[in-house]
Amino acid sequence: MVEHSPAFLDAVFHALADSTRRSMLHRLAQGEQSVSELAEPFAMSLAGASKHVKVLEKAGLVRRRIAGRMHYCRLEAARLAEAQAWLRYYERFWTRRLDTLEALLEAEDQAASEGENPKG
Amino acid sequence: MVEHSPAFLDAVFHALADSTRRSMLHRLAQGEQSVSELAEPFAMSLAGASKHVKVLEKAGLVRRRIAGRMHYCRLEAARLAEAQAWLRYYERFWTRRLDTLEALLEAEDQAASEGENPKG
DNA sequence: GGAATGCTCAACCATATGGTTTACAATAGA
DNA sequence: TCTATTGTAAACCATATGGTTGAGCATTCC
Repeated sequence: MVEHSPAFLDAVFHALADSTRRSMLHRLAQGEQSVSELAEPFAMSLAGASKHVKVLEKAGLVRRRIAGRMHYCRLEAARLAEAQAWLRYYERFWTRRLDTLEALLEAEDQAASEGENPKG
Repeated sequence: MVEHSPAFLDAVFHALADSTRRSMLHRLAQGEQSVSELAEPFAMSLAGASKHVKVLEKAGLVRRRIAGRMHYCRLEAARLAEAQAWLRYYERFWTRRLDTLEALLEAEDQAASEGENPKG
C-alpha cells in the first residue's frame, strides 16, 4: 500500500507533469479522439503531439484503438485512480481538522443507527 | 478549475515522478526530518539527496526551516491537495457504474471497428 | 582556536525529454 | 491507379534531469 509499484507511479506522474498531456487527457474526458484531433489545439507538429500520446499510452493513461489509418484514443481512468490512491495517503495532512469533525459525526451515526439499522 | 495553473502542476507532478522523492515525502509524513536524515536511506551522496529536497521545496511540497547548520524539512500538504483536486476531475470515470455503461461502450466499439475494417 | 559536521554550490557527465524535420507505410478516396 | 490523409519512425538538436566529486561556508564541539 505504501509503495505502489514505483516504476508505475514514475510513469504516471511523469505523464501528468506536462500541460500539453494534461490538456489531452482533458479532451479525452469528452470522449474518444483521434491523434490528429488531439494534436489540433497545439502549436506543434503532428509528430510532436504523437510523442505525447505515446507517453500517455505507456503510462497506461490512454488506450489506443486502431481503425484503418485512424488511431482513436480513449481515457484509461483506472491509472489515474491509482495516482489518486497514492495521494490519498497524505489526505490526513490537509483534512486533519475535518477528521475530528468526521469522527464526531460518525460517532453520532453509530449511536443513531444502533437502534434502527444494526448492519450499518 | 479546469486548468489549475499549468506551471504549478508541472512542478508538483514532476516532483512526484521520482521514487526517491516520493519516499522522502513518505518519511516526512512521520514528521520533520533534517536533510541528512532524509538522505540516509538512499545509496546516494548527500549532495544528490539535497537536490531532491530542493525539487520538492520548489514544487511547494516541502517547507524548510533552518536552525544553525541544520535544515529541517516538513511536509507541505496543501500542494498535494491541489494535485488531488486536479485528479478529482477524472473521478467520475472510475466511480460511475461501470457494468452496463462500459459493456455498452465496448459493444459499440466492437461494432464500430467491425464496420470500419471489413477486410479484417 | 581547531576540527568535525551539515549542508549547499559549482562543475561536470550521461542520459532523458520535448521539440523539429524528413522519410515512409498504410489507408481512403478521386 | 494516383493522390491525399493519418500516423509512426528516425535522425537530430537544445535543454533538463539525476547523479557524481570537490570546494567552501556556517555551525557546533573539544
